[in-house]
Amino acid sequence: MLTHAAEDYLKSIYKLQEKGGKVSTGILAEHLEVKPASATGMIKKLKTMKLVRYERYRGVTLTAAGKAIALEIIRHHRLLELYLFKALGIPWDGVHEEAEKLEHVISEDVEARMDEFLGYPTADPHGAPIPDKNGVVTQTASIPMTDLQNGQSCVVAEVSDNDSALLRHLGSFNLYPGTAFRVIEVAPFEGPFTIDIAGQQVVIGREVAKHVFVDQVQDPDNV
Amino acid sequence: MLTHAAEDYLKSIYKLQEKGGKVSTGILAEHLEVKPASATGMIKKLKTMKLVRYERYRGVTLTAAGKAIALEIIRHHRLLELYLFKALGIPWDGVHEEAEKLEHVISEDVEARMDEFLGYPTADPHGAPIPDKNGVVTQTASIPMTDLQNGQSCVVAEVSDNDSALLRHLGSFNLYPGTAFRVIEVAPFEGPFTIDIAGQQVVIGREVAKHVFVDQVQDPDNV
DNA sequence: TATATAATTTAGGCATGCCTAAATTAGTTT
DNA sequence: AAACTAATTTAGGCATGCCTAAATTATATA
Repeated sequence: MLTHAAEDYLKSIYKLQEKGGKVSTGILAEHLEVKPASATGMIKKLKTMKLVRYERYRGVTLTAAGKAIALEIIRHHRLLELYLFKALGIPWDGVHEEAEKLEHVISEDVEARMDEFLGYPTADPHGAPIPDKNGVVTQTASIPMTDLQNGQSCVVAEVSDNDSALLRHLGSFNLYPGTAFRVIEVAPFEGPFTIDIAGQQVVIGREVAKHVFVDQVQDPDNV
Repeated sequence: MLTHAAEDYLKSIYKLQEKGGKVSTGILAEHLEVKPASATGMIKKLKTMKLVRYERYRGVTLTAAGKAIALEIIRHHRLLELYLFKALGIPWDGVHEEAEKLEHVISEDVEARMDEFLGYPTADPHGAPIPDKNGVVTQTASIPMTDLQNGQSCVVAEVSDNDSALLRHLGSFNLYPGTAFRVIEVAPFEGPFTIDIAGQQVVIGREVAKHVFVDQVQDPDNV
């Protein structure tokens, strides 16, 4: 069995690989809130376990085995988030932190039963996809809210899950995954977004909008 | 915050204190499946934290602070067992092991919500009392099944929770806490017990009976 | 009371995983 | 191409918590 730390490293490498591409020691260390020297050490250990590929000064890549473990942990995490949210009513800005601790510790049996209870869901409370038992991720093609134009309508697909204050802020506007809204106006010069959610007019700052991803974009139909 | 290991030590010390009285390094080590030398080391650490009293070669005792932490962990453990059993349907012979890992990791918030979901229960699936938020334990006065005489009726109050095979065995007879049964015959010379559970006649070995504790004992009323 | 036995403690070692500080390598600039 | 800067790695240290082996203390027995 792997240590929790090793699992965290694999998870971070996976996520960084998804976003950026090349995963350097420094980026990885920053993501894990650890010093680069510590990351180097763990990377070497993971290499001996054949969970990553690694050449010094060249960055890390997950092997198939490493990716499988990363996806398993991510599945634990996201199922837990949704379970805590739906079954226990933990607010969505708290489930991430909670799941972070539990993900390393739940058995496959508990996971399977949560999965069943939830009806085999495909997304967590923040809209992130839940990998299935075989590690297959069904990605939805979403775009950042900051790409929207005046008048366009859309549905929230996903929001960043790791900033509790941001989530509370979004929650106060009902900006949950699945919520539809329409852009009333994008202020010029990188300004804020004024949007219409269920009749309510709301202003969303640009920095906040960067963390919101949307789906089902439609141009204004009053043309 | 305490480490998981320290919490486990406090929990074990509490349990041994309840049963036997004096808690020696050796007994503690055995209970934790650790070598005595390791126990000595941790005991010293707990002493510097003022969680235990300790004089070398004299055994350990919990301070008020140490007891409070032990009870908190035990509360986590037992609430988790009951939650896993009732909310997720994990079989009662599996919940102990699962809770053992989770107890160190759940937040007070999650605990409070499980408590609410369960309706503020006072006993876990094995009949062990769940301490309340303030660490108050409501002990029920039960006696070992091996003290029963021919013809006596009673209700199962509690069973040992740490032997999975034993629990499956008891479960196959429906010998859960709350189940009533009547002793048909106690075989002489430390022999097995023949009992009547809901009309079914069942033979329970002495070694098994030692792990079953009963309540509400009544003498035969056909006198 | 002296001694044998059993329990406990001390000493020293190992693995994990973090850190800081110094050395090395890569990449960029002149 | 040399030199500078930034990233990375190596070296050495620390805390946790386990272990074995040896020394010590307590206790029971003769």
